[in-house]
Amino acid sequence: MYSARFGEASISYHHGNLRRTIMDAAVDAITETGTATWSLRELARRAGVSHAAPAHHFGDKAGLLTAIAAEGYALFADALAAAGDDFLDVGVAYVGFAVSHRAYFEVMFTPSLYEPSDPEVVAARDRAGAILARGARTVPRGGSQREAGLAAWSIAHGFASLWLSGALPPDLSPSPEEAARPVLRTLFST
Amino acid sequence: MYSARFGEASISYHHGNLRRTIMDAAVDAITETGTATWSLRELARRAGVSHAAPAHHFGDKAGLLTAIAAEGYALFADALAAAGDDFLDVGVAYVGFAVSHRAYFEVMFTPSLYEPSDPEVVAARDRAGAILARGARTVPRGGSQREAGLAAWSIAHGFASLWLSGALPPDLSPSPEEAARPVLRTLFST
DNA sequence: TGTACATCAGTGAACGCGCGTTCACTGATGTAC
DNA sequence: TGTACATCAGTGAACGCGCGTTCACTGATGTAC
Repeated sequence: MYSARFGEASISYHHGNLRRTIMDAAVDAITETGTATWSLRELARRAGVSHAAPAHHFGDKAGLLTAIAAEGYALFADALAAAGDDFLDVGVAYVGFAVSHRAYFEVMFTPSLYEPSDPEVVAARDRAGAILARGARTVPRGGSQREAGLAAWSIAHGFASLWLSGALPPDLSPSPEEAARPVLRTLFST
Repeated sequence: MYSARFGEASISYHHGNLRRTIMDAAVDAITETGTATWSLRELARRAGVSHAAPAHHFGDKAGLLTAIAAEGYALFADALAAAGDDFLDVGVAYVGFAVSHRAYFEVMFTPSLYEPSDPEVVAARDRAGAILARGARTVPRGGSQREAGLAAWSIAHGFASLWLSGALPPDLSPSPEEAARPVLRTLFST
């Protein structure tokens, strides 16, 4: 935006990037107070546009949350892929993503909020699932590969969820990744 | 209630058991549509009382959810205690409780919904935590006892959360307990 | 056993508020010629 | 380079609705005497 480039308040009638701005406002609102306690009108207020503007891009709340879920799964798959092939690293990245992107994470795993069969959501979610399954191959197993994969997923997801809900003891490492690593390592306790 | 004993609709001015009835209506509503999509007025409608009645007992939504969390943790502790001392059984009971009492479970682990420092909540939660920690002593450990305990908690909580969110593959056993057991057993894969 | 009274659970009308949705509009942008 | 026109993103007033809260009230119950 020309005006933005000079640090002025935007005076353009057309925002130019409203879709992105609304999504960011939604993520901020969800991070602050959860998935339920905001309205489209509040997001419009945060974004500095008229209250009817968000509907232009997303239709309704479910449409907006579907876009957030799709973007969240894509970011999630990127984060897991960047961690490598070893489950310890992938699991730590799983926890790290959940904590650093808690709004995306909470939306992603609350499919009643959005349209989980949306093609973009399905594609990104499948990509993340494949990376996770690949990492789980490094977990030693008593039973089947599938059970080892579910165990790896469960322990990473469980640690992340407990961390986000504030249920874990307060004297753990303040870094969720550091705190998670020795816990995840228990799966390898041969 | 005299009238209820004869199967008639209650015609008493005083309900007699409204606190219990409102809590049950809230649990039903949460089970059906989640923790956010209902109002006190809707619960009053479900319970067949005037819309101002719930406030008499709970003050507001947070007060009602605090009562639900406290009751939920008490039921949870009972369920874990009944499972015995072995982590496999306690973990399976953990998953079973989450699925059969999903409304309670979701409220309990979303402390932003209620008053987590409420004395009744704290007492019941501590009781559940102690039973879980006792069960975790049977988990073989490479690292510390504490890490083994967190791993046990994480894997049970993660499996339960993934089951509730519908994220797990559809061809698992339809019984969450049966599906969970071999996954939890991975922690023992020496 | 009967009467009077205090208590309090539940009622229902009223209020102001923020919500989603609709719709005729405004004005910026891109394209055809 | 200039003009005309189509497109469409965003506006803002208006609507009806369900919400939480308040408050004077009703009527059932329990207790004192």
